[in-house]
Amino acid sequence: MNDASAVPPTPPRDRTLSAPLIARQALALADERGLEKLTVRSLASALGVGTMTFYGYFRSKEEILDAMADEALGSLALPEGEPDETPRQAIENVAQAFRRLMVEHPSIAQILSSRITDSPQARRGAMEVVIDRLMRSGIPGPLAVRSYGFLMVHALGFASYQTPRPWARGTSDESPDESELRRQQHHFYASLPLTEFPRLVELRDELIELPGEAQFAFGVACLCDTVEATLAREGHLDG
Amino acid sequence: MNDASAVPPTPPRDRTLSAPLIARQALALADERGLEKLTVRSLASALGVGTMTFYGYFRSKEEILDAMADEALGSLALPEGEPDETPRQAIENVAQAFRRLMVEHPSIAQILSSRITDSPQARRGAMEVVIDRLMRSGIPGPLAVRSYGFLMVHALGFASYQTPRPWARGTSDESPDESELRRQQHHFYASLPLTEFPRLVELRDELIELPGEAQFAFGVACLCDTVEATLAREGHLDG
DNA sequence: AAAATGTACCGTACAAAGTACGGAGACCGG
DNA sequence: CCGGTCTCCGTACTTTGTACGGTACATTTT
Repeated sequence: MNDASAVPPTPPRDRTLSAPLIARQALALADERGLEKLTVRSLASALGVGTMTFYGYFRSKEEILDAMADEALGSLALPEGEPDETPRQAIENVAQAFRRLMVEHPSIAQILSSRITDSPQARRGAMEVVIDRLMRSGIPGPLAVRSYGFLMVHALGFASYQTPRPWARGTSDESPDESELRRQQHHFYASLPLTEFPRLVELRDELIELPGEAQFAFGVACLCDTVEATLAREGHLDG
Repeated sequence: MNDASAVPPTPPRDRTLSAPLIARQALALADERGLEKLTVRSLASALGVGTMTFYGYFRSKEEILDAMADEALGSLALPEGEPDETPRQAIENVAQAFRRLMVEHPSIAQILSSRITDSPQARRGAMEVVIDRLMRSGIPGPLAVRSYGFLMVHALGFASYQTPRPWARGTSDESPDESELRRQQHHFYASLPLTEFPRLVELRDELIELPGEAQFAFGVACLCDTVEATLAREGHLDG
């Protein structure tokens, strides 16, 4: 028999490659190891193909990043809700979906922030679904658009602000040594010069909680309050 | 006389360089031509020094980016306000300062989004000033921290979302061919398949305005509403 | 004043990453 | 059996960050 080293350089000829598949793998790689570790070569080796293979599907690495953003936006999953959803419920569901998106794909915040990203495809789809959901809950169109923009910006900004990116983390799906990090932060704020930063020292317990989920929820609640107040003020008493 | 080409490669020996100066120049370059055009070499030629000069001031390009973020945050300028500022006024002033920061330094949104950026220096200073300003207007500490987080996230997310980055623009300090861009967007939304994106087509006029300043103001107003409502509910009737 | 030492700067070179170019194998219709 | 096409990719060039060591001026020492 011929030896294994003579295996042809064209292993299965699977036609197993496709643009969405490449984008999905790239997204997984970036989410796992960090966007800066996503190189054309690392992606190639992860897929078991040659370096230049992608240029048959994309014109540049930038286009791969666009496809990744598209892929992620396309995976936006709104939780099912009853048909008689209140505006607050609709907003909170959308917000949760955005938040989950950013948590599951830590790299897309960076991708969206670093590019013009006019990937129209899935982005428009998500837009349509979200705005439709908000409007069905009773929010009028213009306000639904504002709310969409608010939630998108809030989720993106929140994810961008402190990207904790625990690459090389260990065990659970939740933050691993959260308490250790809190301890460090606590120590940091406590050691600030009291005369120079009196407020920061005074409020260190709150500041430590700043990057937590409660901060995200606070922003969402602000939107809910305003939307509800607007609806009440305009006297949409349907019922 | 000796010819000009014999000018030594050490022109003035000015001792004109310093870390903040490098950071400022880098920030200016990035804001002007785009962060991706900011290379060590381009920065060197802009400063008229050699490529490796920076490594006497910073350990890596990353550190230069950190210094740029620090520089920008340090330039945060809160408009002066009377001592009897209302919470709404304080919030709006802070929001305006953040917004101006992102407009004047389009690159820092990208910098903050792409890095862990634990630049403690100026960042903490801005934090202290902002939180102090909010508290002086009557907002209690914990709510002031929440508001700071909200505004930072909102400004950062808003700047990140659609970075119009008109590099290579021409004349005025305002957007040059704003109307042309609007026309394109209008055409885009109008040409969407009506059956697939009915909401987007229906709301195209509002969607075109999505990246405008009114969207930013909407988010700020949401925060103001919630803060005022909270203060009223807790009955802080000081007067 | 001349030599030694330190400081600030930078020329060269190498590694990593994006990608242009052209080629190589597999499959297909004749 | 023979080109044609499709898919994949090996090689090499360019750009970027940066390690290493050198060079020139200033200050100190003798």
